[in-house]
Amino acid sequence: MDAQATEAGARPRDREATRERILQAARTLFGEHGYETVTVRMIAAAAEANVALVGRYFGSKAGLFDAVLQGEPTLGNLFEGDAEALPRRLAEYAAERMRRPPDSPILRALERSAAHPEVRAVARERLITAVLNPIVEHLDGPDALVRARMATAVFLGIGATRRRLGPQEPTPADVDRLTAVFEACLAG
Amino acid sequence: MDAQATEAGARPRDREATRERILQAARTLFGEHGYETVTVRMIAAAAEANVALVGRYFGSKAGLFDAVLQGEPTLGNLFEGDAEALPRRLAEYAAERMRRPPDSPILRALERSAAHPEVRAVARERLITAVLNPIVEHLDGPDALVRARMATAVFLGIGATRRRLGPQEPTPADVDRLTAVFEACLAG
DNA sequence: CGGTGGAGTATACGCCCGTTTACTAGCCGC
DNA sequence: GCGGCTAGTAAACGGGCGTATACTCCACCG
Repeated sequence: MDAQATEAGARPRDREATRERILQAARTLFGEHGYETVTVRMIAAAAEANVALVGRYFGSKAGLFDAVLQGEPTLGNLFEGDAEALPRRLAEYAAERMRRPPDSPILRALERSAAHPEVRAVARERLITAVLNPIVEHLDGPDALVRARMATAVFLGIGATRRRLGPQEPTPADVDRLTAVFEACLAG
Repeated sequence: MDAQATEAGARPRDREATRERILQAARTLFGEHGYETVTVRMIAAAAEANVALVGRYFGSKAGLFDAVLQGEPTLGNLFEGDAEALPRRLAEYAAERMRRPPDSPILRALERSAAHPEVRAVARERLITAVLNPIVEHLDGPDALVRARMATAVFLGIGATRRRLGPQEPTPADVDRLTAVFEACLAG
């Protein structure tokens, strides 16, 4: 039932490696299924580690979730470059999100969020600092926040739709449409 | 803590009324907090009814959720009228969704969805029949489904953003922007 | 080679979930 | 007035959860 012990022996007792396996398993599972649905026993099983180690290394389930979120803080270089081409960069990124879930556990967590209040607070904070604020900084005008919020909504909606209706291969025309969408969102 | 028993006596034994109280409480709570977070004990308490009655009248928690979804099947007259003005009607509806949660528990459930697979299936079905398909029917062109899907994504995203960042009073300029967004989504 | 510290384990605890069962009590026809 | 149907109740059941504790066993050091 375990695929790791096939190497004709037990795994070496490596605290850091075990911790990393747990973290990685949590990253995947939390991102795919959300906070509440995933149990620490699932994570431990996926990481081929003991349940108690989750508590030992991360304090609690929420602590583990937090550690996952800490893992990959930025959205990449999406916001580098000139503001002119920002809508198209956003559109290309969003098109990629239509096609498949993001690698980043943060974005997945943000897309899915969770009903647990504590986790919601964390996800909210991340959404603001990692998505909304970077967009705002590229905008002028008094209602920059509202416009950035609308663009953020499109991001969230793309993820929500993919999760509910399955992935969708975007065509070049879709990227054009999405570019127009983001331009409409961000237009002063 | 109860406002009904103040009338110096017990409530009359009215099966239909009790059933309706439970249904109404479930409507509110499911819509506000999602499927998993809400417990049948919460619902029973809100309905001032016994927990066992939930099981008796609706079979199970999932059955109750299903009954809630059955309650309000349509999205209203959003899709009536000429296709020309559809983007603006969608925009006005979406603007309303920025401002406050929908009255319809269905849309709230669709916005929030749930991690439980059975509920997800129901929500997915509803999203398709109540939102996606009506939009598709108003579109021409080979990739009508993709375009409708994008508009659906905007809807979901608006709700997700409001839930995470709080309500936002839309300005007339926002409605214009949203109209442009939906036009961009639906453009052939 | 004996012992010691820490990685990993097995298991139990307390809690709350959805659900079920055995019961109580009010309304109806007779 | 009084059974009998039934709305409503109380309490428990089994299970899964997150967490805590006591333990085993291996590697390394003297």
